[in-house]
Amino acid sequence: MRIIGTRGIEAATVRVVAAEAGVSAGAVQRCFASRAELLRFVLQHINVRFTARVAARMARQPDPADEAVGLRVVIDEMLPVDDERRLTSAATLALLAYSATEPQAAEVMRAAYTGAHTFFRRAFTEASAIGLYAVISGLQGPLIVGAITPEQAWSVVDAAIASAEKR
Amino acid sequence: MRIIGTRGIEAATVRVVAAEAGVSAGAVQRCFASRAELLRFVLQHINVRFTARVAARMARQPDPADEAVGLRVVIDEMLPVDDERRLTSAATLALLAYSATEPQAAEVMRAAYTGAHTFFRRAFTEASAIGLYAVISGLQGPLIVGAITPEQAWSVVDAAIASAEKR
DNA sequence: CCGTTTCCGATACGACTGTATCATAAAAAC
DNA sequence: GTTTTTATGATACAGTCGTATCGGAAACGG
Repeated sequence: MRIIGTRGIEAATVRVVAAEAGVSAGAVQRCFASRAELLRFVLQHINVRFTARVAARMARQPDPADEAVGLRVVIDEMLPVDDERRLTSAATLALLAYSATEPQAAEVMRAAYTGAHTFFRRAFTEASAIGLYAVISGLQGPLIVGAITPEQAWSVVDAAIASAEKR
Repeated sequence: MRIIGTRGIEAATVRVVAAEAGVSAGAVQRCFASRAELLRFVLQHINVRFTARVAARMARQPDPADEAVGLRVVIDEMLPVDDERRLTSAATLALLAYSATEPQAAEVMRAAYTGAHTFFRRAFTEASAIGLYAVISGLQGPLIVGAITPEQAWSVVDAAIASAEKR
């Protein structure tokens, strides 16, 4: 994930990953039968890592059941505003592009999308849930390349939340 | 663009591109000093091709000055609902991810974003323009991997347009 | 304590990468 | 018609790719 986020998916070779992990290439080969499997694992790992981060942050909130703050935690965790989140955003973008041409990875990605949609549907209608998630995803690109500022992104998000149809 | 959209950016090597173009690898080398330059050109080419397609379609409209239909033409051209647009969407996604780790490509991408934002700002406020474009961009991912249907995407877009702040 | 299984690092292999070089074919200039 | 560019295809090179193979270290079960 670190390699993909900082140097791109093309740099995520078996040898480079092994070196980053401080093991030999053979060890990586035993864990993953192929590079494609490794990349799929990274994709899945980013998802579980993301939900874990969200859950941890929500547990620290005064009222963990409050859906309004939960929503903001999820969004805040998705916007690439610091190095940590910028890295995972870049990696997610790379793996989404990868999924566009790799059916097996697309399957994992599709599951992640539907999972996110159902989460947002706890508080919003279907169209609003998909729309809200689309806004946040769609802000990652311009944020990463510096076309908009985090302040602009948050004002967009605020407007999107305000006009979303609650259920 | 065809190669990136169908087989991924990793398959876009000098030799493969040359073969697809029906020329030798040397010819590609003379046109582009490096592979990075070639990829940047593709990124820029997708942008000019996109605006040309939009302009052509708007010229065919009964009232080319109507901003409402213009908006829908732009959006329709961005959503990957057929093979042609799915290809450019996949290529755009790949090049966006590429831009996340390549500063020179990020510059091109940033210019494309600000161009799109100023276009949308002809009819909407800044926050709504950025938000609307984010929604459309953010729908490309779930559409490509099949997490949502084109009908769902359009209903989301309709809601986003309806709640966008016109200027 | 030894046999067995699991794991790891190293090496090997063929294929492919980006890029440099160079002879020749086509075109342009004069 | 000849000379000077320009464009092109072919080849060469060093490096990296993914993957397969294999000897020995570590962990484990008895």
